[in-house]
Amino acid sequence: MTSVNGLEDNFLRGIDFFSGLPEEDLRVFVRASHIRHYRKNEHIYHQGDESDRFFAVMGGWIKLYRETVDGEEAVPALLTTGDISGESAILYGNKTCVFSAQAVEKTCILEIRKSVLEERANANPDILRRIIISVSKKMDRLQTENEHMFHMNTAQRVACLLLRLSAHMVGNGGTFTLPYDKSIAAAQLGMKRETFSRALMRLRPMGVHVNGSEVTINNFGSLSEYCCLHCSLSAGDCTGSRCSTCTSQGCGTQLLSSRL
Amino acid sequence: MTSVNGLEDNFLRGIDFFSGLPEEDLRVFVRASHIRHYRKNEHIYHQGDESDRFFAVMGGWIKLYRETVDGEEAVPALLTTGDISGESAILYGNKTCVFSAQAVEKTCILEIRKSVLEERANANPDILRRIIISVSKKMDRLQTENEHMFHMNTAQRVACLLLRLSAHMVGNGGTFTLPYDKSIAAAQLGMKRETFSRALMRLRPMGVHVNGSEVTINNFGSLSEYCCLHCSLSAGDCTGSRCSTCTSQGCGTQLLSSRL
DNA sequence: CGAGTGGTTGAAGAGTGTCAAACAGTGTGG
DNA sequence: CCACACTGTTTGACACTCTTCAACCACTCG
Repeated sequence: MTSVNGLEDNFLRGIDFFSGLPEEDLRVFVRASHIRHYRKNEHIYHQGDESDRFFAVMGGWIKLYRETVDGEEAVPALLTTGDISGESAILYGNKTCVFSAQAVEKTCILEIRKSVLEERANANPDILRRIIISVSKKMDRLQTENEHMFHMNTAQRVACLLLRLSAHMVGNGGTFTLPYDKSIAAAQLGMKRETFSRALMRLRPMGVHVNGSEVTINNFGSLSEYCCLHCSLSAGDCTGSRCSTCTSQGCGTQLLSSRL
Repeated sequence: MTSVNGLEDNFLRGIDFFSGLPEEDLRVFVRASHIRHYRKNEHIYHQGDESDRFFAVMGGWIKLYRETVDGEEAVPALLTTGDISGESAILYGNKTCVFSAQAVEKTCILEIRKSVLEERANANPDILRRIIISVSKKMDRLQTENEHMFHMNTAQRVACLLLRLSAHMVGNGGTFTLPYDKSIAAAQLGMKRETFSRALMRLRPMGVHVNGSEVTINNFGSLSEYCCLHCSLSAGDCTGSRCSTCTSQGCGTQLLSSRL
């Protein structure tokens, strides 16, 4: 591999969707890659645009959103480094984007034309399997979001988000920076700005302290107990859960036995 | 095809997922089919069971649901004749069912072992494409449900459901029978029984009259205007919409122009 | 007839959304 | 340097929706 495309090559190999593909496929994808930069608030595409490419996020945050006729906005997903989007629409009938995609901060993506993915999928059906896995994971995530709207109050949903955003942190507690505006976090969770702000206040007794975009969680475990008990995911299926009384095994079996 | 499997054969050919597949594939699937009958309230499988088969509904209604530790239930989908389930878990990593499936009335399904689908998908990658299409459609549906929870009140969500349940009817209005209990409809829409009942009352001024499980809608068009304006789907993407001021083209363009 | 199931109704309360105002931080121009 | 505008956020008061809990009703089945 020439150094010209070294960046693309390294990046793609690090993403689940591409990792482990045959060298031939990787070479084609790397050669078809276009790296694009977007400023804050810039749009990557608009709802209704032709869906002729898919992309992977190399850095920054992207908001996918959809608008209703009366101007309300829904945010089905926020994408960041390593996430991919558009992989299913590629082979699926719909030729137009069902969402808009907007950079919520300085963002860099790697994009590949639809036709390249199609051609490679024809040559190597394993790519189709990877698409199924990717879409299924997104579906599970969406399903969980749905349940949260139904069973959890705003404070619990905010707690859940904070735990997922701090999933990489080690230790019992700590401080981290919100990676995007609170308004966007609120929209992602299906609530208003004001409600999000008040929900953060309500988490203070649970050991959550907020100063601007700096969030301190005293104890991940106890915050998990506050919200994860109302979620049907077993701890092993959730990146955010640190629930000690609700381990992967514990949750599952508890659920099974309580069902009857 | 022998008459022994004529039923399976005819049924499978009528379903999108199988329709148009090569004869060889269809023969294999028909031969691997098992028709099973379930009584009302009987379970087809439980959350956590091994996911080793997928099925298509031949008749009746099936409730997919998930329970949280504290006993709350979420209903991600109700399946009926022609719907399929389990097609993605087949090739996807998870070996256990993430939902429970229960017949909400006398139900008949056609089930096929996971290994058969895998073997056929290896021989004919077009099957993988069909799985992607199927999962993507479910994802869109779920996404729409999510938005409805956020943007529409209970009466509007109930109106949307009634329109979808009566989508097959011709004419400006008419009477039909709810295919399952109101409690189940309520759970499907993420609301309580009592709220569903009151929402139906609130629809009376919109020309909706209910007597037991008999529902009369005076005018599909005006009911559509009451709810579909708060939905981001264009009319062409929704089976229920009969909105005259909001045609497929109208909605889309309105949305695009109002975005800026 | 009584029990069981599914559905409706009423009163009360918690939780969110709405609207308006104020605030903090940042950049900009004079 | 200050004044100013601008954006993102917080706070308060209030209205409204939905849930909760309880009672009651309609219907079916034994």
